[in-house]
Formats: sequence, C-alpha cells, structure tokens
Amino acid sequence: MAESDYSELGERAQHLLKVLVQRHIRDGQPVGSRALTRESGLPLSPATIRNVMSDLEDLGYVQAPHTSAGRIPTDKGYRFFVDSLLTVRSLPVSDIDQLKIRLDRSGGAEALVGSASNLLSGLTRYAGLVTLPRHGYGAFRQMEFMPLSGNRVLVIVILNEHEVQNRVIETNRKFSADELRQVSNFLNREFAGKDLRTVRKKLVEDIDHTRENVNRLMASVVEVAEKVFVEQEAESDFVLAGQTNLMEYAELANVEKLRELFDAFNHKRDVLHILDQSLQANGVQIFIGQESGYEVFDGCSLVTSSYEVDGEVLGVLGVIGPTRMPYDRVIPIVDLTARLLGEALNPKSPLNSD
Amino acid sequence: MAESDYSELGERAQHLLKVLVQRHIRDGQPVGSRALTRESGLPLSPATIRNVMSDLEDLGYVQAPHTSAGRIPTDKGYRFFVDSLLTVRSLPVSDIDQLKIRLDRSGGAEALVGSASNLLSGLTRYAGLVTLPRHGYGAFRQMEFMPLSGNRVLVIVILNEHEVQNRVIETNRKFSADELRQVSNFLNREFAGKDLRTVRKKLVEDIDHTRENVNRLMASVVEVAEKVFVEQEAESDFVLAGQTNLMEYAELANVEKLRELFDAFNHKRDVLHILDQSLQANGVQIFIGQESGYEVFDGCSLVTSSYEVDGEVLGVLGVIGPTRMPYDRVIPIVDLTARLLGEALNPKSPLNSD
DNA sequence: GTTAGCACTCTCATGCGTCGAGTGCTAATG
DNA sequence: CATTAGCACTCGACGCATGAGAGTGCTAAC
Repeated sequence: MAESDYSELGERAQHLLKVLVQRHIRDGQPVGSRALTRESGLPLSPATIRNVMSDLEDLGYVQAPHTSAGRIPTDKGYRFFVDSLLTVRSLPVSDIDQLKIRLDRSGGAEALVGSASNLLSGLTRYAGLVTLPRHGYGAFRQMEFMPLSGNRVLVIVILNEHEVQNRVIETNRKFSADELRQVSNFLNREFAGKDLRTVRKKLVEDIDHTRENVNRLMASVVEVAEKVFVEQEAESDFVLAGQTNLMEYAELANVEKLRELFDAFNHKRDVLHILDQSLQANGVQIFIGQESGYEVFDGCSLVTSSYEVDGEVLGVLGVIGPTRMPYDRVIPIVDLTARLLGEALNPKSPLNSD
Repeated sequence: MAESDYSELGERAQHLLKVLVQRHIRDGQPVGSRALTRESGLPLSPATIRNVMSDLEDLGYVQAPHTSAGRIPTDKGYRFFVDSLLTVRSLPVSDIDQLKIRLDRSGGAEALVGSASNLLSGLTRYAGLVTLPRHGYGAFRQMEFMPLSGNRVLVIVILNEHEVQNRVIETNRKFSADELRQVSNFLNREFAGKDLRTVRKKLVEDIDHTRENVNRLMASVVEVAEKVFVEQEAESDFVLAGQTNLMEYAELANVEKLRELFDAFNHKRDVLHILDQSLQANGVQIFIGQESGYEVFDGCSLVTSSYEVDGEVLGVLGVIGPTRMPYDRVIPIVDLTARLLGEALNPKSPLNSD
C-alpha cells in the first residue's frame, strides 16, 4: 500500500488513529490493540496493530499512560484528527429546533448574546462563551444631551432600538437646555444614521460657519460618541455560561485544575486573547490543549467561530470543554449558533421586526 | 458549681464547648478529651471531659465522626458558639486600612458594590457578596422620555451625578416627542429631588384625583413612571466575588458539593432569599449550615450585614465560606465593610465630593 | 463528682499476593 | 518483508491482613 498522503502517516496508520481517537472520545479509556483489531474493520492481528501503535507513539500522536495500558491520543493526535480525519455529523433536527426557537430575540444585543451562550452550554454540556458584538459600523441613530450640575453634560447615544449608552462629559462652560436641544437637533438632522467618520469630517469642515462655543461642544460630543464606540471595541468582553458543567468531566475533576480554569474565566484576559485569534479567521476554529499558549487550558479544547452581520465580523462565540470532546457534534452546534446569532443581530433580517 | 445560666448547659460545659469549637476552627480535626484537658485550663482529667462530651453529644452540640475519634461541633454547636460564647476580636489596623483605602469610591454605585465584594473576598479568602443598593431612598434628579419606533419609549432616569439608568418600555399607544416633553416637564417640575416613595404615593393619589379632567396622557405618565420605579426595585441582584476561593477548603473540596454551591450562586434565587432575611435585621447576622433552609448550604456559613445610608437599609453584604470559619475575624470585617459601603454611598458624606 | 484503668472500636497506612489488561520482543510464517 | 503467534514482562487495581495510634465508654475506686 503506497502512501496516498503527503503526511508522515500511512493510510492504515491514519485509519487506526481515527478509530483510536473516536473510541477514546467515546469511553475515555486507553485503547488497546485488541480493541482496535475488533473495531478498525481491518484484517489485522493485535500484534500488527501494536507495531503501528509503536510508530504512532514515536511520532507523537499517541501515548501510553503506563507500560501495560492502551494508548490515548496526544494533543498532536487530536490536532491531526480534527484537521484530517474528522467527518462532521449533521445536526439532529431536535438540536436545530432548540437553537432556532430558544434563541431569545426579544431583548437587546446583550440579552441575545446571553441567550446564545446559554444555548451553547446547554446543548453541549460544556461552558459556552460569546463575546459582545462590536459596533463596528459606527453609526448612531440619535443623540440627546441633558444638562447636569456645573459644566457637566449627560450625553445619550441611541444606537438602535435596544442599545442605549450614556456618558457624562465635562464641558468648558455651562450650556442651557435650549442650547443643548439645538445641538442635538442639528446633529440628529444632519448626521443620524451616518457613519461616525463622515460626521467628524463634516464637522471639521463646518467649523468656521458655526458659532465658536457651540462648535466646541459639538467637537467634544463627537469625541464622546467616538469614545462610546471605541470603548465598546476595547471593552471587549464575553458572556460565559454553564461553567459549572465543566465540573462533570473526569479529566478536569481535580479541584486544583478547575480552580485555575475558573480563575482564568474571571480574569478574562487570557480567554479574550484566544478568542481574538479566532476573530480573524472565519469558519469554525479549534484550539486543542496548550496550543493556545496558555498552560491553564491544558486538557481543554475550545471550539470557536466568529459571527458576522452583513459580512462584517462582530464577535466570537464558542464552547470550552475537555479535549476529549465529540467534535463531530460540537462543531456544527457552534457553527449554527454563530450563524443564527449573526442573523438575529442583523437589523435588516426579515426575522427582526424592527 | 451551680448553673449560672438559664440554658441547658452548665458553665463548665459551655467553656469546654467554646474551647472545642475554637480548636476545631483552628485545625479542622476532631478534638479529643486529652487535647481538651490540656487546652481548657480546667483542672480536669480526660475521663471527666469525656463525660461532659457525652452529655454535649446527647444534647446535640457535638458529634463524633466515628467511635474512636474526638468530637466536632454540630451546626447547633456552632450556633451556640456564635450566639453565646464568641468574643469578637478587634480588626488589625492593616485590614482596616485596606478596607478604607481600597474601597473604590470613584465610580458609581455598581463599581462601589463590586469593589466591596472584592474586598470582602480578598480579606476573608471566602466568597464575597453584596446586593445592589435599592434606590428607594433617594431622589431622582431628572427624568426624560424619548420616542422610539412603534409604541416604544426610552425612559432615562438621572439619579445623581454618577447614576443614569435607562429603560425601553412598551406603552399602550404612541406618544409624540412633544407629548413626552410635556410629561417630563410635569414630572420634573413636581417631583424632581423628591423621595421616590413619596413620588409614587403622590402619583397614586393623583391618579384618583385627576382621573376625569386631566387628559389621558397624565394617566399614562403615572403608568410609565410606575413601571420604571417598580422595575428598579424588583431588579434585586447581587455581585459575587472570589467564588473560586471556596475551592481551597477541604470541607467543600468534593466537586459534587462545589458544583451545587456554584449553581446556587448562578441561579441567585436561593442566595437572594437568604440575603433578604438579613435585610430586616440590623447588625451582623450569621446563617449556619442548613439553618437557612437550603440544603445546598450544608457545611457553609453566611456572615451578613445590611448596609444603610442615613439610617435606611439599602442592601446586604457578606461572605460565604465553610461553617468552620474564624468568626471572630470575619464578623468585624463584614461589619466594617457594611459601614464603609454605606458611608461611601451617602451623597451627603464629607468624603464624597459631589 | 471525679478519676484511673482497661477493653474496645475505628481509621489509616503498609505490605502482600493475585488478577487482568496490554505491551514489547522474538521467532515462525505465507 | 510484512504479518502473526507466542510468551515473558510490567503495571495498576483490588482485596485482605496486619499493626499502630487515637480516643472512647464503662466500671470500680477515690
């Protein structure tokens, strides 16, 4: 049998690795040569299998916990499995329905994201995570100002039907309610719905035509608006659901390990860094074990996908669970959730009665 | 020695119970009769102690894990300990300083509450929890309404310099911007700065008074305002910090138990119910084990205190940890945190440069 | 009421032998 | 030359006995 693949692994070895990983995913036990002869479907004796296993071990795809146990896949083994050997199942209708029905579209983006996270964790029984969507398009719908005491002004930015942000800014002088009303009228008339960059350019052009002080206000208003968007971008955050699910899995069952993991969730930094990597790529991405560069995630895998609205990537979602995970089931769940979330976030979608 | 106490326990038994609990809190082991003779300071032989222990066991204050182990306190034993035997230490200056300095007063109420929760968990190495303050006390400064599409109206409630809340509400008919302006003018003129409860009472009175002659709008005003207030009040929630700290403690170290506990934190309902009980009482309250009525908290204790501004209770804070907990240290921490939080929340406080 | 003495109980750690699973190696085989 | 049967070997899991240590309850004496 000639090697039909460029890889270092022959076809037979690949097939055996596939069976081994599948079996190990199923029951979590080390897989012995006898079991493989039975399940591989190949007409090979255990002894032959052992030779192949020995090769696989030398190449780093599998390892033996101790001398007289079967083999379990290494991270490298899992990596090869998901990259080359995995055949993704199509999702059972019941799951698809669950996702479609139970995704809560009634609230704002935050509620939506929370709901998606819950669904992910519920369907997979792992921890679900979804980053909050960036408001990359940078358009506001309406802006209002309200005078506070002193020189402070409350700026309210209405992004869409559900999202409202507010900030208190310090201006260089006191503005009356009337003045502020004028400003907001002007801004809303001229710029509502426009991209923020356009707004700023236009304002800079107009700067001579308008009275000095009001202009200043507008400038700082635009600054604030920008801050709102930038902050949204920077303040990237994610919603975690079902982290306690992870306590069910034997491979993570020692308290030490779990604590590290939970702490990582709380600090968010490391998790966000990994999720960021997924932001660029499109489609489902898989991080196995320490591949991500973080020791904490040893023994864990992340299955992620970016989600997008109108072709623009707004965020990432996914699940985190033990590396020993039924990828063929988890991948389509993550994939579909990402698509549904993107759709639900799209104000133009026919499903959204905006 | 005559019984100098009305309780079922003689003085000597009480003293021995106290020493036993203290020792058990210190090292977590069952306490034997020999250890007690040594540490009690009483001129008694182990045999005598054993007799007393036997009595204490019959009465349910202590129990023996097995025949030939020492005794450990039961929940009832702990209860008696904290009620009658405990002498609270005064807090080391370093802790007081930590609390005073590290309580973050720069942000709004939410930031403050988060900071308090962190401090609680940091100082005790248990989980800290703080409910968000009810806004029932204060005055709202200003209210504004903004029409959105359909029957939706954006309601903005400015509570103080830092707190601005907004809600999107669904009204029974469409309001024009002018109508809404009238409404907010009316509300601000009549009620700005008034206590929210007064406002509500006044509004309810007005609804009878003016039902006939004033237009439909006014009725809607009442309804709208009511909705905002009610939602504010109902949204009782707490901020949890350092839950992973709990994974350090041996008595909670099995994953099963921890999971139940964490799930309880997530669902919030049970925890909130217990915290509510503490809302009535003033001063530090202690819930030991299942006293609270929830099985989940077996093996755990909550030390809570309500916090108040100007004599009005706004919320509850506390820590949750294993029942085997150095109460003499934890109690003053909770107590002081509650007082500091109340002070930091008080807009009239000289510390707050409002 | 208190105490010394003693038999008893229970946990925990240790060591030992056995079993089962699975391996690596070697020599035989088609 | 790849494949296979056979076999000795290794390792973890389990059950069992054993002994030490800690602490108790009971009884009889003080």
